[in-house]
Amino acid sequence: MELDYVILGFLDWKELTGYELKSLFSRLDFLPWSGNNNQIYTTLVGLEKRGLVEKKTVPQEKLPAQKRYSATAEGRALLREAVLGPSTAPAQANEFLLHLMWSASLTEQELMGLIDRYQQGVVLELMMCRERARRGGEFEARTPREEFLWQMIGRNRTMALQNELNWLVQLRNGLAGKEGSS
Amino acid sequence: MELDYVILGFLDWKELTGYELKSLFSRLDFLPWSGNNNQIYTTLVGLEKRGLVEKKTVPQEKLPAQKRYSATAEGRALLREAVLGPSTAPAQANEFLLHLMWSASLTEQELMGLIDRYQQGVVLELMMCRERARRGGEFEARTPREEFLWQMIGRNRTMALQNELNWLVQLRNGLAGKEGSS
DNA sequence: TTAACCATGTAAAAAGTTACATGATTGT
DNA sequence: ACAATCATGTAACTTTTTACATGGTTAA
Repeated sequence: MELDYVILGFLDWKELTGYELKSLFSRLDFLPWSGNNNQIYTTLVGLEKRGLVEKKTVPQEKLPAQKRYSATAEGRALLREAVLGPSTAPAQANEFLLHLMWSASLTEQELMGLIDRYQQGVVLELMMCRERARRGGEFEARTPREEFLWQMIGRNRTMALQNELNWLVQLRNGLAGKEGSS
Repeated sequence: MELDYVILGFLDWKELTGYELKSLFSRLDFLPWSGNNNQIYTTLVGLEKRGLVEKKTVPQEKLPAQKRYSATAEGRALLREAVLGPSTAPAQANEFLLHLMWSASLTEQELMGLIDRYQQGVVLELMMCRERARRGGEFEARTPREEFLWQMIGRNRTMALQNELNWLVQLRNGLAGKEGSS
């Protein structure tokens, strides 16, 4: 139900093929989807059946024909409704917190190792985020407002990761205070 | 694969029934699972078959018999391995960002309404988080270190929500700067 | 009497992932 | 020769959710 709208949004933005959608998906980090073929191609067929997108088949000499999709007026109307409608609360799935939760049997060293590894991962991702932000839009926005919003969407992730690092500092400080040994 | 370990962790912490696990699940907000019966009861059966947990059936007069599960030594060993093992990167699923992404067709008022509603949701959840933290542990920790860690796990969510509010301020400021009208 | 809590479970459907299948082109 | 990019799709599987099924107790 939700993936439909994401794809619809992309197809309203730009005329795209399933293949292009797939690579766009992998670049958006606030999308929890893997962007697998099965979902993308079947969703496109479904959207077309419902009259929300239209297909233009572009034959190519040696490669299989491209099927370029774009949103119809009905599609755009439905997208608008969905965007105005309610969104579920932001959910985070943080496996590290689960590990931390059940880390009772770990030694101090093991616990520190766990935290170190997690922090390294967060730092790495933060760097990738910043790199992506620096390179800027492979996504060209249609209006200045949209451009700003898309920047802020990227910034949301960056700030979340930076916040996670701040939390890690507090975590370390607290642990060092508790059992300062070694 | 992952749910097994969460349940195993709970059953190492305390002897629990499926019903109790279900209500615990709903209280942990960094768990993306709904805590539905199907998963819980079938996982418990699976864990028992693998010898990772053991069952104690407690008959009751009028209610169906309780099946109280707890982790075995093998279960505890496996849990330890899992906790020490790698965890996937933290993922966030934020539907609001998707709405924002495709908000091109919205008027300024509509966009502001969207942001307002999201902010209200975040504020509400932040209050609930703080309330939960204030009431403290319905989860009694086994050691001082565990207690600190569990506090920090709660604090992770609180900080994330506070961070989201900070981001919203920047979002509003940016929008006000761009198209200051009305 | 209506709802919430206690307590177990199953069935069916939806959502999502991984791997397979084809096949040309371009760069290393 | 090998991998990556382009370009489509399908099959099998796993995961997760929703709804069903039963039935007693307690409080508004």
